[in-house]
Formats: sequence, C-alpha cells, structure tokens
Amino acid sequence: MDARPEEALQKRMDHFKSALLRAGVKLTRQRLEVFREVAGGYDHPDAETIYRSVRERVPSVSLDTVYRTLWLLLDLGLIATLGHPRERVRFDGNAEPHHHFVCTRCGRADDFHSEELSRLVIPDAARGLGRVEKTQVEVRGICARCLREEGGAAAGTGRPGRPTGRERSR
Amino acid sequence: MDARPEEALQKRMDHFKSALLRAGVKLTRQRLEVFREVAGGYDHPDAETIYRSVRERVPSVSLDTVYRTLWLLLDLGLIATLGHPRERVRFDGNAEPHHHFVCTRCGRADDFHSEELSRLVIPDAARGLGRVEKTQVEVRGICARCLREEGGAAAGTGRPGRPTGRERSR
DNA sequence: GTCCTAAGTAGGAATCATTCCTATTTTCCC
DNA sequence: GGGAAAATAGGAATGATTCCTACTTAGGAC
Repeated sequence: MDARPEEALQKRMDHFKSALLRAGVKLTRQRLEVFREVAGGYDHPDAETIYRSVRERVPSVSLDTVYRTLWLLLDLGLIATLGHPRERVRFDGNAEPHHHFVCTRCGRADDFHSEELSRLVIPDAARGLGRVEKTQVEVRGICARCLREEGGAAAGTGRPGRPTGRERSR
Repeated sequence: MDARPEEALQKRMDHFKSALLRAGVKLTRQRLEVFREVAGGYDHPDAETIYRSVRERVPSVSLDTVYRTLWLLLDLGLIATLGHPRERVRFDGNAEPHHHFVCTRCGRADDFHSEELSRLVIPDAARGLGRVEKTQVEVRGICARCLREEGGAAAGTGRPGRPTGRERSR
C-alpha cells in the first residue's frame, strides 16, 4: 500500500491522539483505524477504499462513520483532501496562464497572475512521473470576505469549517 | 459577472469556432452559448449556473447538453476545470509539505517533494486575496502508466480523454 | 470498579450532481 | 434542398455523500 515507516507512523498516531484530546473529541476504535489508514501510506484513497480497509479490522463500521470521521480529521487539520471537498465541478474559461487562491472556508476560488510563478522550474521528481502539460500553483487559505465576516461576528473558533457546497450564492 | 473585455472575448469566440471545425465537431447554438458563458468572465461557474444563464438565451436547452458540452470543451482544451473533474473526494494523509502530479487521463495523483517549490514566494497578488495557509503546486499531465498504455495501443488521438472516475482500479 | 450522560455509531432512507437512454431535431456536405 | 451523421431534450437512472433515529460506548464523577 505504499507503506510509511513504522516509527514515523507511530509518531503520527501519538499526534493524532493528543489532537483529539485537545479538541475534546472522543477517541474511538473507528477513528483510530480510519486515521491509521489515511496516515499510514502515501496514496490518496477515497472514502470507499478506506471503508473497505477499516472493515477488515472493525467489521461493523459503517460508511457514514468513515465519512464523518474523515471530515472531522480534516477539520482538525490532521489530513487533507485532494482537490476541493464536497463541491460540484466548476469550470475555468481563463485562457491565460494563472493561478488560484482557494478559500478553504467558502470554496471561492480567485485567479491571480504572477510572472515568477508562471516561470516555475519543474523539478525532476515531478518530471519523472509523466509528461507535464501544465503547472498551477494553488494557494489555500481564508479569503478576504470570510475574514471580514469572521472578524465581525464572534471571531469564530479559529478552526476552519468545511465548505458544504450548498451555500453557493447565486 | 466579472466581464472580460469585448475584443478579447471576440478573439476567443473565433478560436472556439476554428477549434470545433478542426476537430470535426458541429457548431451548434448551444455550444456557442455555453462557451461564451464560461469564456466571457473571470469567475468559476458550476454547470447549474451555466445552465441557468444559457437558458435565458436558449430556453429549451437541457442540463445534460450543458454537461456534454462542457466535457467536450474540456477535451478540446478550450476550458479547464477547477480541481479534478468527476472524481469522488480523495484523502491525503501526508503531513510533510509536498506537491502533486495529477494525471489528466486517469486521475491518478502522485506526491513529489521539492525544496525549491516548498520555498515559493507567494506574490502580493495572492496575498491580498486573503490569509494564506498553505501553498501547493499542481503539475498536470499524463502519468507514466497512461503513456505506456497509449504507446502500446494505437498511440491514441493525442487529445486526452476525460477521466470518468469509474475506472478506479482498487 | 461502577454509573451516567453526552457523544458516537450503524444502517437504511434521502439528496443531489451527474450521466444514460431514446425518440426527435439539426448541422453540414453535395 | 435532401440525407446521413451528429446533437439535442427530457426524463429516468446512478452513485457518492449525507441525514435520521434508535442503540451503544467512552470517559469523567463517584
């Protein structure tokens, strides 16, 4: 499965446990196994794959629990997603080279331009993986609009919420 | 709608028409309007939003046509998607800073590391859009595995197919 | 160690974006 | 203008993800 060295994983499991504790979230067998599955390798499994693996150790686990746990781990910053979670596809008609600032709170994506970034040297490590066609930088963070709302109202928890994809404005 | 200057759009419409012609694909009112909608602005609309806008000019258009057209335009390289089209969410448990090589054919995403890329200077243009939390480089292209298959069998059309998300191996 | 209660879970039903199916229209080459 | 191939509309189907509700468990208080 592209396994991560034992000791590195052990360290991450410890970090995982203390993060749950700090967040006041219960440590359950299910959460442990889901995290181990994602953190234990270098691949990028989908929820179904994780579900199947976890079920080998906890046969009664449900797919819903796997999803709930994954979003929890994401909120806690313990794992990340590839691409934008829980979003319908969006299209980009900008033909000029550009990059994206993606808001992890509301999902908004703004274009920005940068001479330097567009001239990036692609390292051999990437070049060896296939035929490169395009390179884009994705900057993630909280967009100005969300910062403003957060500042105005109660200043939030400091931990970003997961965009639901349903709060799309127009 | 974040409108693009008229003359720039006109140039893109011409390019659109000749691209369809070159690909031996028929020019229909629906395709014209869908393309205009995506290429005409700087935002990143989803299919539903495009559907609603196009329906104002072509009331009988169907959502399916909008989707079919968008994937066609994507295949022709006339537009792009934000994130990875037609994929279930995938999770990334890699805690170290890393970047991704994403195969536009099969959807596979491989990690790679790069000291230089991890030290990227984020331009002011991006910094001004919000509070930056993380920066990742996404290299897109055809992965080694797909290149091999393509080379073995008939060498393909040269135009990348859209991953369906259903051909996931395991 | 036992008890209590909030938090977590299972499982099935519900949602919703996207795709498929099929009969009907259009485009474009002659 | 006429016909074959390609596109479209519309509704039904699919499949990932989420919601609902009754049942279980973790973990702090005793």
